[in-house]
Amino acid sequence: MASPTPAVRAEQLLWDLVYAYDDAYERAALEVGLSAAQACVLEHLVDGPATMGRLADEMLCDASNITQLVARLEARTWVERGADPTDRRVKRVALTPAGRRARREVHRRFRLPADRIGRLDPAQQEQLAGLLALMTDPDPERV
Amino acid sequence: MASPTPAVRAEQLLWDLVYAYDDAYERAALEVGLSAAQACVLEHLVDGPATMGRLADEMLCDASNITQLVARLEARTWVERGADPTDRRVKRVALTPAGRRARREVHRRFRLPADRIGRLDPAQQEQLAGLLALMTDPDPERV
DNA sequence: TCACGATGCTTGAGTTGCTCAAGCATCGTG
DNA sequence: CACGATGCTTGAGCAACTCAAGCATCGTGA
Repeated sequence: MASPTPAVRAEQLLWDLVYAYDDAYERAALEVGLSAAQACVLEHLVDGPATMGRLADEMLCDASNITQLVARLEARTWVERGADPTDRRVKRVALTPAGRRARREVHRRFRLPADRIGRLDPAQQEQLAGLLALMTDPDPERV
Repeated sequence: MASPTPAVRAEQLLWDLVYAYDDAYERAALEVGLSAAQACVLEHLVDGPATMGRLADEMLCDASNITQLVARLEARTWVERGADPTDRRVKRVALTPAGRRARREVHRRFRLPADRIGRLDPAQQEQLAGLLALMTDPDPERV
């Protein structure tokens, strides 16, 4: 077989990596008693409380989905729903200490990225970060 | 704030990329009328038929899940379930022409990897493929 | 000021993806 | 040829999701 171009090889390798990444994340969450989606919510709250709407935007899903996700998280005391002082329609969702611990624990068990990146030497890590920055940076869509 | 190490930056960028990747794949599939899981099944059949059990292994899920997934795909004539000539317990699942077209169409719409990799020049693509190869290559687990 | 559209969230109904436990048919082997 | 192992399906049940409707609150223009 002809050897594929670097671009095609990179595409295949990226697919494999994403596959492994998703699986590892789900496993890590599961070990802590969370679903991947729930862990993802905790992740989005780590830098401070957020409104339901903001979570829905960030997680690219319907607001009603967040309602249920947060309800389940709240039932397990990983998250608290509070009122917004300036707008009574808005709910502010915040991590509880237990939620913070759970999220930390998911991170601790989610070894895959650190492991994989750790296989590279510092110069290669620098290279990778540079390449990913070029790739991740979204094209300017606005005028 | 102190600037994070390359490893930490790479980890963050990788997270973002995986997030975008998953979302883009699901969207691409949805546009063709498939769920991500269904598209994934078609993907696994592209190099030829597979048994239900093999699909379950590759997709890291229970066999009964594959039963239902394949049933839905079959109902829409994207795959066919045939008998194995040498073992009557085994079902061989194969893409139909329509299934092959659908899978192709998902790929056509799933622009993200090619787009992102396409932002790199050939030398960078080569670099990326090399780094990903180092990362993806699983540690030898067998003796 | 107050009616009314917009905004933020929830509820209810319905689908899919998934798991586990059980069950059925077939296979291979002692 | 009996019996455990293998391959798949069925049924029950949950989580994650979407859409449509509904409720409360907000902000604004007449």
